[in-house]
Amino acid sequence: MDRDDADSTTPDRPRISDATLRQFTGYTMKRAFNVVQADVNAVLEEFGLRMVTYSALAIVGDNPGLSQSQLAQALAIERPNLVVIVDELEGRDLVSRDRVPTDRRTYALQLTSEGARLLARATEAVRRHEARITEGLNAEEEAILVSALKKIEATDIRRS
Amino acid sequence: MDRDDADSTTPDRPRISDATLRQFTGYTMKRAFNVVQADVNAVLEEFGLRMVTYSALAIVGDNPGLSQSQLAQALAIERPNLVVIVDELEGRDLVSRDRVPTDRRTYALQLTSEGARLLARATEAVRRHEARITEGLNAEEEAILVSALKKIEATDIRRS
DNA sequence: TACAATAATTATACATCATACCTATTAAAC
DNA sequence: GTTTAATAGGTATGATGTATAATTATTGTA
Repeated sequence: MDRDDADSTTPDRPRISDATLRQFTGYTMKRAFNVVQADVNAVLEEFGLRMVTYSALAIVGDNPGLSQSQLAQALAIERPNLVVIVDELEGRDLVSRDRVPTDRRTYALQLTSEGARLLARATEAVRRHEARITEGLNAEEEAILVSALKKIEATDIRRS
Repeated sequence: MDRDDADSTTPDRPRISDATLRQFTGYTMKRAFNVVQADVNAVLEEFGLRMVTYSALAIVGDNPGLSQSQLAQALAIERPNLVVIVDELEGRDLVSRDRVPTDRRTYALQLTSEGARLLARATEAVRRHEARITEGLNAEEEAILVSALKKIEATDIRRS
């Protein structure tokens, strides 16, 4: 994946073609998303966060008091795997597990004040990352990009 | 009769909001790509292929005689991990490792006739999958989608 | 000839992700 | 009211994906 400026020192390196795959929008989506993912992970690393943990903070922030099951569904990850994520966030005092009086099985998740502060800072950094990533797009292109992606997302057959 | 759909049987299930994340195009990319990936994997499973193994076949088909290192780079995976993939494809007689007389370190990869046949059939199936996924988009939307994704891909900072 | 670099490989460690199973609590059935 | 089913959270575990270090064979270079 390194571009070839075919400088004189390098031996002949015939460009590898991905023509067959490039006919597929899905392939281009994957290539583009790989770039986004690498960049956003680098950004979040400065806050000690990964994509999942940042997303978890954002969802909890938008839905204070939600249960772990609801959070798992929103993040599209399995319940057992969510436990360790919440463990981590709780251990760092970013999220609190509060008992619910009406149903003592469930926890109500909430951001701590430190969690809210970290989320705000990280969100600002992600916004700058987004601006970098989409700097080549004008407003109309980005609007169509987003709406097209949403239409693709809506073709999902699964979903209980 | 009553307000909205809140039908009497279901307990109150307040919709979970992902408003904070939805401000990011990258998040919508991930959600859309998850749908694409699930669908294409289901399609490829019928051929005993995964996304990597299908992509490997396609790249080898487009670049007969390329080396494993070149293939690894094209697929953006590490060399050691590619070995087992080629092992698998070679074991199924879809790809051949041919020795190169001018450089006895490298293998020249090629599709076998069976590999070419399977690639052609799988590609047809993936094409049908793509049609399903993008059926809600008109030609202009899809063109802008692809060009926007390519611009995002081109913002990649890495690449030696 | 000695030394560095490359291609393929092996071994390994780690993160991710899914499944099966368990406890407690609640809701439903009888 | 007791039994039964369903749900929330959790533990343990296995499969898979992915990255790194080190090894062998070969090639290129000082």
